[in-house]
Formats: sequence, C-alpha cells, structure tokens
Amino acid sequence: MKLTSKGRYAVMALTDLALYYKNGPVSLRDISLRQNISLLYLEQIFLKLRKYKIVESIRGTKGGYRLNRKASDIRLSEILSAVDENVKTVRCIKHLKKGCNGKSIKCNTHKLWDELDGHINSFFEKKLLSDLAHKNDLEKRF
Amino acid sequence: MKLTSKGRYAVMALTDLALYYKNGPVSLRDISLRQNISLLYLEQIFLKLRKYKIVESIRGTKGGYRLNRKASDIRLSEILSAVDENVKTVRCIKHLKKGCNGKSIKCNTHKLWDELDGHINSFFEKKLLSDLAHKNDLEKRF
DNA sequence: CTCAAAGTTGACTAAATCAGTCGGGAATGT
DNA sequence: ACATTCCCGACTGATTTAGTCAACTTTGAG
Repeated sequence: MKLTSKGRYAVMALTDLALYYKNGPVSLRDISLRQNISLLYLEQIFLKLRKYKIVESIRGTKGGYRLNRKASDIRLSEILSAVDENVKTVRCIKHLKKGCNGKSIKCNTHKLWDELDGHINSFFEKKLLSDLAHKNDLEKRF
Repeated sequence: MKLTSKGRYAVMALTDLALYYKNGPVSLRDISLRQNISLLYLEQIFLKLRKYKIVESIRGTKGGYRLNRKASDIRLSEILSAVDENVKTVRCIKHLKKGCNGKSIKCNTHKLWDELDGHINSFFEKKLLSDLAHKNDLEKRF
C-alpha cells in the first residue's frame, strides 16, 4: 500500500484548514507554521488538492485556500487518492499477464490483496474530514 | 504502511508449502519454479520465517522446509510481521516528541493512523494460511 | 567417503521512490 | 509599486526495495 507522508500531511493540513477557513482563506504559510510542515512541500500537496476540487485557491495578498465543500462532504479516501494517487496495495498486473487464470495459488493471494484494498478503502471512505476537525480542539490549544 | 513484495512472496510461498509439504519437505528450488520467485530472494525470506518459527528446515539432499504448525494455526499477520517487520502505517514518534499532547490536530490524525493500523492488523489476524491453501487448487492446475 | 543438493549467512548493488528544495513565474489586495 | 500569495516544473539527497553474490555448513545417496 501507498500511504506516505504526503497523504498524512494532506490530512493534517486539511484538518487545519477546516478549522480556520471560516475567517477567510488560510495561507499555506499559516498551515506550515501551525502544523510544522515545509511550506514548499505543502505547495506541492495543495496543487493536487486543488486539481481534485477539494480546495479552491485565492491568489494575491490575503489569499490562501479554502475548502471547496463542507468538511462533512469530504471523504478521506478522496484526499488520499488526490495526493498519493491510488490506494492499491499491490499491482498484480505482472502476475495476471503470466496467466493468472483464477485457479492458481497466485490468484488465491491476488484475491487476498484485493480484499485488503477493499478493506482499507472502506475505512477511508467512511471517514470524513469533519470527523477529525472539531472546534474544541482549537480552544484547548490556545 | 509497509507491505512489500517480500510480504507478498512470503504468503505465496507459504501457501505453496502448505499444499505440498505433506509428501516431505519442499525445497526452495521447487517453490521458486512453481511460484516464479527468485531462489536467492526466497532464501532471504525463509530465513526470517524460520527465525519466527513459522517453518522448520531440513538440510541436506532431499531437504527443504515444512510448516512448523498446521496451516490453520498460522495467521497472515505473523507471516507479514516476520518478513516485513511491523505493519505500521506511520511512525508518529517524531510528532510525539514535538509535544503531541493529546489535544492538537496532530493527535487527531495520529489517532486516525492508529485506528487504521488496528483495522489492517485485524484483517490479517483473521486470515489464516489455511484460508488460502485449498487442495482443489492443486488438482485444477494439473 | 565423496559428491551433489540443500539450507545459512552477511555483504553488496542497481533501481526506484520519497521527502523535500529551488527558481522563477503570475495574480492581486493595499 | 510591491509584498504576499499561489503556481509549476525541474531537481536532488537519502532511503528503501528487490534482488544478487560468494562462501559456507549439513546431510542423504551411491
């Protein structure tokens, strides 16, 4: 499976964004400072998030990002697939080519990884950004 | 998460072993041929499987490996942790050190990755080697 | 009692991936 | 005008992965 710091950062950054964007767009600089993530790296990440319509950008001074939808309409699976491409444990295409005919051991395990993918994906599909961003987290920190 | 071809190969190889070891130990050479996995790579993998008491080895001519327990007593989680070390999605220790006090956004996501770990681990704990190794797979192939 | 077949082990390496940086833009509010 | 912000492609060092190599020990068979 592919679950890198890019995905982790994306979730952290969007959780931050979800908490702060009510008072206007949030700049990556702010997120960078609060979450301790490299600004330049965040730029890369948000580029992708924007392409996937998860956030929208406002340029210029006082610009930044805001969520494109309500936090309760954003599944974590979307976030992860936006930044990390697909959440696929194994790409068994090689084996398929070698004649994975549905009856061999290769296919037994193949099926296993497919099940795993489904298992993980359903986890992230059930989780919403709003599940992570709670107002009271803000208050407790300041 | 760490789920590499080592883990995949280990599961494939052990499934193979589970099917064949009734007629005496199975050599890595045979597994290598049947499953199309590099012999030298298999050696590495089985070294670890032996250390974790999942298989036992018989040296010399006509030697090979056999399962140390019944296939129905071997959880996939054991196999994977034997070859790939731990199935940990993220090691948040860095963040912990930076003062992850249970109230910040970092911890919200931290909790998420812990949940995910639990979710994945329970998947592999429920799966037994015997779930993959069915006799009829053999017959169908020859 | 020799030889070939098997496991044992540590070191090594090419290729890929990851995490992050750099430099130079373009837009825009003040 | 100009600082602040997003935009974007190219680059890079470090790490990990997948796999190889070489040299060894053990043991069954002839």
